[in-house]
Amino acid sequence: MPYPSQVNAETIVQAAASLIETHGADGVSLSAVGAALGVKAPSLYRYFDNKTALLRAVNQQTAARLTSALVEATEPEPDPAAKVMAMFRAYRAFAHAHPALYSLAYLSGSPELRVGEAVADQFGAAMQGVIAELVGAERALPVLRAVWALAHGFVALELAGLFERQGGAGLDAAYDEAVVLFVGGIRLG
Amino acid sequence: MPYPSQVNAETIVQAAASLIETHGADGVSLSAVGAALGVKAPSLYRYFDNKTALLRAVNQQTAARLTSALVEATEPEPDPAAKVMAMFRAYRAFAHAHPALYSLAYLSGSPELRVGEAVADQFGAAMQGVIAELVGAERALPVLRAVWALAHGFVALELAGLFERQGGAGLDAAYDEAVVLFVGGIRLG
DNA sequence: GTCTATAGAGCGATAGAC
DNA sequence: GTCTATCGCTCTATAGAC
Repeated sequence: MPYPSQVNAETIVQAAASLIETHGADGVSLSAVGAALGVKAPSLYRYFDNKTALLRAVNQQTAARLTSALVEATEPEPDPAAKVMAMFRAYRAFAHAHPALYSLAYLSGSPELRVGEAVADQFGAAMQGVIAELVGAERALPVLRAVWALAHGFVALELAGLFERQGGAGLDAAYDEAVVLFVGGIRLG
Repeated sequence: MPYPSQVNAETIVQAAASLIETHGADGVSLSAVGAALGVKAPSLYRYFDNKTALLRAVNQQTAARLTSALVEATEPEPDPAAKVMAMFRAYRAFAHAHPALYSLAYLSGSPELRVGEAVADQFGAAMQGVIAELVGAERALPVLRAVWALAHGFVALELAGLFERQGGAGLDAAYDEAVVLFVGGIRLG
């Protein structure tokens, strides 16, 4: 952390994100973020109006990262069913890789941290195309919601530790199995 | 709030639960809970070691309430498929009726608030029987997980407001549709 | 069994010097 | 652009009087 401290909005978001990943969302105070950058808390107010604005920016970044991870995962796959399967896997992989960031963006119901466009539109637009290839454009929206619900629900219960009591092992297989069950249902409908 | 204040563990849990329902989980301080009972914060320490213990008790109650709501909903239904459908609907109805309590118990990943037996075992045992009637005992566990994931995921995304951007209307129908898709998949498997 | 008083800590945010 | 200093607030938890 050298002297011309080179602090800007981007590095602050980055530092906050790292802190959230390592110490959880509750461990993020402005002074902690500042300390990670070699700077005191009040300095951050030059770049963000308040803490909420900073966390919103973090969520925006998380949503963008998740979306591009999904796009990257689905793109190389040849057929629609494989794309959907790849999307499911990439979704869970992202949540496992960044559980605290994922939770902050998608699990906290707090309205002030919500970033509508980034979280829902961006994500929805990218994925709806993939779904439409499988089930047709007119059924894409409800199926997208169902797909999202299944993936999010599985991951959220996992992260909350609620699957552990029934034997935590074999969750990878259980996830794939749930997806296969579901994709079977989709094709029927 | 009469004078022989009649405070005990049960009334404290009750007051905390009400407070959570009306003001959200963050609005629960010990002094607020005390105030709701006509008592000061330090008095509560006669009944709970600390705040965490109180919240754990609240979660335990929430889990018990959810479980019995599901049992009550499924019992009158005649065939297995109808039972599962009723279970799905009751699950969502409970989360809608008590969103903040539901979130605290099932959405917060906080390990210290976890009540393993009550949340997972109690719930799992009650529901696994219903599922087993539909798909057989040996497939009951993975299917239960998938069912739970779908219901929880849909409800969680709803509560987080993430479905609103795509048109919040019609979520009742969307949920039923997702369930039907899924139950179709279950029967195939 | 409930109270007052208080310790002790952490936080977000602002004012103003440099 | 970053600092020091500080305000003001909230909260958990304890000690000890009543």
